[in-house]
Amino acid sequence: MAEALISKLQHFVQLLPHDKDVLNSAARERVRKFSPNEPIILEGDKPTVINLVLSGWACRYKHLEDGRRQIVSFFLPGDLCDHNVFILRQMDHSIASIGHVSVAEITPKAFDAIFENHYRITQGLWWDSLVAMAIQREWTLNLGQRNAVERIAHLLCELFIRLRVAGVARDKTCSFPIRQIDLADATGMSPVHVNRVLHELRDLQVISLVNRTLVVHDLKRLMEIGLFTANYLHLDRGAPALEPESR
Amino acid sequence: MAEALISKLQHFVQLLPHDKDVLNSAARERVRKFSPNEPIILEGDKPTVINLVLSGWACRYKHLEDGRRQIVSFFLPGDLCDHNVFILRQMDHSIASIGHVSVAEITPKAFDAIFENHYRITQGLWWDSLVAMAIQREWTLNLGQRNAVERIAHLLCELFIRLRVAGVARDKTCSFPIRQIDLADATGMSPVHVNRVLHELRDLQVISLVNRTLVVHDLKRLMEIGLFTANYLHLDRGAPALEPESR
DNA sequence: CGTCCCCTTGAATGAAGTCAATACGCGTGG
DNA sequence: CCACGCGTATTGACTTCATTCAAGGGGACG
Repeated sequence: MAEALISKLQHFVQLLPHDKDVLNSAARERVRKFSPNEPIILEGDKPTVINLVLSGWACRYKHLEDGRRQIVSFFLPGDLCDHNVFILRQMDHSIASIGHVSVAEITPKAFDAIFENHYRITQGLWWDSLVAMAIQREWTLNLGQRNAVERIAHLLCELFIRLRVAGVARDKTCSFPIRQIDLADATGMSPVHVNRVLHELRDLQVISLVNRTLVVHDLKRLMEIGLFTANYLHLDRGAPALEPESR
Repeated sequence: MAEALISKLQHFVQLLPHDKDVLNSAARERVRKFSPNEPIILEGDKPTVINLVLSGWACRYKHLEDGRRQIVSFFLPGDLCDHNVFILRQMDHSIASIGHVSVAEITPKAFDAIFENHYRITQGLWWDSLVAMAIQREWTLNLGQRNAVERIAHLLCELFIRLRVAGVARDKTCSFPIRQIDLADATGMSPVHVNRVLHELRDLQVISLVNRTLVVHDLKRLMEIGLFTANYLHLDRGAPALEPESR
């Protein structure tokens, strides 16, 4: 059930079998499945549960009155919404599925129980939320300072490494369910220009992206192009996710 | 001491006199003063204390290898760094003073004591950290979708309202210690273009900005120009900060 | 009172957006 | 099994918003 979350947390804390059971059973309680492009929660709604992505991708986004849309973050397998959102009266952004997604709804009460009784998980969740904030800051940097090629390259690096951390990328390959329009909305570029930049990266033999599958042929080069450094992901324990896998 | 923080928190929770005493004495423990443009903490440092801005402004920023700089957030009076940063081995960004700033250093231990014993403050601090994340998302939207004029207008709205919430803006006027270069680094624009946009807003009689002092002549208009809605600041209880003050 | 930033303004350049037309691919239904 | 149709990807030509370069003026602070 919660393998991706467990895989991710283990980059920071060592979980015992019992901890994993706790997470798995919390994730089994209430599971919802979504088709591509369905709303999961909308701006203005009252938040009541914490969503955990079990498989597939989702995104947070905000709209401007005139229709412009910005994706402000991606939810990959193992990603959680803020575990204390329900303090707020209403959502200031929306969340929608990208491909097919399955999401576990975790109640505030279940979370409280974890915080009370499971120290290692709690530590892991704190770490996770700090990393989420660091990612949001890095996106600010990305949009503010990097040019189009750098921006796309950086985003691809980040997503690829996060997928590895979640244990859902094999070797140089990962599932990549988002369309170019989504990349455009996430990087603040026009879809046309996203297309051109992707071709540029393909021509350089750094990546290939066909059939909803991303292959990173040369991660080192991609990181250079995107001026990517992984420090903000805080993968401190030896950071296995950063080295090209041995097999 | 901690008036600004108290003023801010009271927009979400009702604090009792005792709560205020607790915050004031925590803020009195260790106070550091900085001159303009001094580093408060640098990327790579090990975080050990939580900084609370008592007066003046500071900013978080990140550098790219080639020197480009992005300000990812501003710290106004009453703003706190993440109260659990010290989980992380090292900072992924730097913080520096803008004008003259005084900062209280609060120890993790002092924070733990507050979380243990002071429910209302704890609620307020949770709310504050959720708002900080919402602001970071809004900046992502700002950089990704808004054009130059909208971007500057939006940022000015946000800062002005946050200053009111902190109780340090009077009527239409506030101290505004940042230079145009900082605005440029925060909005991802060139300093030259920031200058032009500011003039545009001055010519429209919406703001004036002289002598490190910002006057917002027409907040409503500025909000329209910046496509600004304050929902992400989650000022739910009547939101006095949003109405032009009666006096 | 002098010096150093910072602000200001104009002109030339450039990166990315817009517009528009065509091609592809996938799922549906005949 | 193949034809149709919609949404997505692709490509080229033109436009625009913002950057860069450059030079001059002003204000704050020691």
